[in-house]
Order: sequence, then structure tokens, then C-alpha cells
Amino acid sequence: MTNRPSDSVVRAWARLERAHRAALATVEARLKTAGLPDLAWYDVLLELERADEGLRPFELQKAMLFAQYNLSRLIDRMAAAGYVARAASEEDGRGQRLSITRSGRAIRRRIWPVYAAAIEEAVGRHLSDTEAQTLADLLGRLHDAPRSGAPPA
Amino acid sequence: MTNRPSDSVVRAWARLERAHRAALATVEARLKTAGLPDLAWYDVLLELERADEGLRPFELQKAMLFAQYNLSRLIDRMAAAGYVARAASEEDGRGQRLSITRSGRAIRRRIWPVYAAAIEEAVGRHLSDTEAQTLADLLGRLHDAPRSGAPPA
DNA sequence: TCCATATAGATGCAACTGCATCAATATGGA
DNA sequence: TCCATATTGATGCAGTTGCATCTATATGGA
Repeated sequence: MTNRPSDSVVRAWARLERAHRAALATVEARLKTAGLPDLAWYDVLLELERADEGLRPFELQKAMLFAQYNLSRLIDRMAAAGYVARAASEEDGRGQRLSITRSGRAIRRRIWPVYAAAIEEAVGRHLSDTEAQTLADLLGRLHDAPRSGAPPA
Repeated sequence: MTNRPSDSVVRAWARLERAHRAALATVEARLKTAGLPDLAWYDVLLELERADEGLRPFELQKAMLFAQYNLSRLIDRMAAAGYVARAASEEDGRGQRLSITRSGRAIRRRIWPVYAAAIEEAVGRHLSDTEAQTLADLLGRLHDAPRSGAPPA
């Protein structure tokens, strides 16, 4: 069984929550003020833009750690807005393939400067570059494999 | 105006999102499986338990970075469940004072072991103690004052 | 081939969140 | 004192999320 966490682990978790909530609030507020769509929309657009062949919804789901039903409806809205296109998958009769539209690319480009400034405000402003890098590294460790001995199941 | 963020800042932000989402998912899943209330309930209970004189809703709001309307309704639910009590504030006729009930304390104590194990699973398992401490420190910097020169307003 | 089981994605319904706004009290001048 | 403005907390309504479940296709084994 998993053990009790040390004090520093508990503190790290508590601050992860707080820091995330604060930063997210800043970012969402800036986007809203600028009349731009939600952060999640940006993330979807970016993933789709990076994937040359488009993506299957379940791939996007894993990439974004988004709940299946949630993503399904997010795509509904984004398709309705004309930013993504759904096409039946050719490999799998159950599935579909998503791609970004021209106007999806356009809106993503329009979001970025506002988003970037918000990131700088919420994160960059508070840390040196080296610190940001250390932070990124440590946070990166929080997915995937645990730290030590325990064989991967 | 705020400047463009460096690459490491953007990476730190992206991982903050991912790490938080992953960790939160783990924690919420463990609580749910155990048939226990939401994480937010725990946070409220803990804050109230720490405050000897109880707390005003707006204080809780700041402590938790929770939206006002959101907290208002959260307290509704928790009061309905019998975990918190509302009393009219004596200093301020508009306000109220919240306190934790006996059964609120009881449920908080019941939640903790499950929550602790989840924190260890989501965070502790992946980091050494020193790393956890560094992470906590860096995350702690993300609220409040910016890093350097810029006078506070 | 046929069936049991797994995977992809959608959806009805209840709960929760965000937004806008409201009522009530407090506060600080003129 | 009186009024303009700020603060505390609640709430109607629309939009989103979570849960459970459903349909359809895929896959692997007997």
C-alpha cells in the first residue's frame, strides 16, 4: 500500500493546487477580457495544428488528460464554431479524425499573444529562467513512472 | 506591458497544467472510490478547523481562492450535510461566521488517510524529499509579489 | 464462423459553475 | 446627518461537467 506522504510532499501538493488555481484564474481572466475563447479551445487547436494528419478524439483525450465525454462535447462546440472538422476515420469504423480548419488556425494565432502575456504575468514574472526550468523539470516528473525501485506493476 | 515569456516559462506553465490535472484526477478518484466528499469540502473543513473563531465566508474565499458565488453554494451544501454551521456575524450585519461542527471534524478525520495516500501516490512517489521541498518553494513564489524591480503597483 | 469482450464515441440527466445582478449593511465624506 | 459608493453574501439563468449508459464497430479465441 502507498505510504503516508512526508510534510514536504503535502506542502508541494497544497501549493500545486494554489499556484495552479491562481495562475489559471489570471490566464482565463485575460482571455475573457480579450473576448477570446477558453483555454481548452487553445489547447485543442494547438494539438491539432501540430499533428499533420489530424488526431483521433481518443488521442487528443490522452494528450490533454481530458475526460472522454467532456472532450466529445468540447469538439461539438468547436465544430459548431467552425474551428475543427470531423471526418469519419478510414482505419476504424467506430472512430473519426479531427482536423483544424483555416479559421481554427486563425483564431489560434490571435489567441497566442494574449495567452503568452498572461503566462508571463502568471508565471514568468515570478521566476528566473533557471528557476522556471527547474520547476518544469520537477513538474514533469509527476506523470508516468514513480521514482524508484517499485517495478512497473 | 508584460513581455513575452521565455520558452522555459511556457514549458513550466504547460507542465503546471498537466501535472495538476493528473494529480487532481488521482486524488479525486481515490476520494470518490472511498465514498468520501469532494476535495473542496476537505479544504473548507481544514480551514475552519484551524481557525479557532471560525471564519467569515469572504476570508475563506481568499484563503481558498474560491469564487464568491461558488463558495456561497458550497457552504449551502456543506451546511445541509451538517458539516458547517452558519451564524450571523456579530461585527458586521451583512455577514456571517462559519464554524465546523462536530460531525464536520469527524468526517475530516475520516477523509485524511485516504487523501494522504492519494497525495503520496500522485506526488510523493515521484519525488525525493528534497525535490518536493524545492517544488514547494518554487510554486510558492507564484503568488504575491513579482520577482524583481517593479515597485508593487 | 461465432461469440464474448474490449474500445470509440455520443448522450440523458442531475449536479455544479460562471455571469450578472440583487438586497442589505457599512463607510467615508460633504 | 445624508448620500454616494463599497462590501458582504445570495440567487436566477444559461452553460458545462460528471455519471451512467448506450450504440456501433473491432478483436481475439473457441
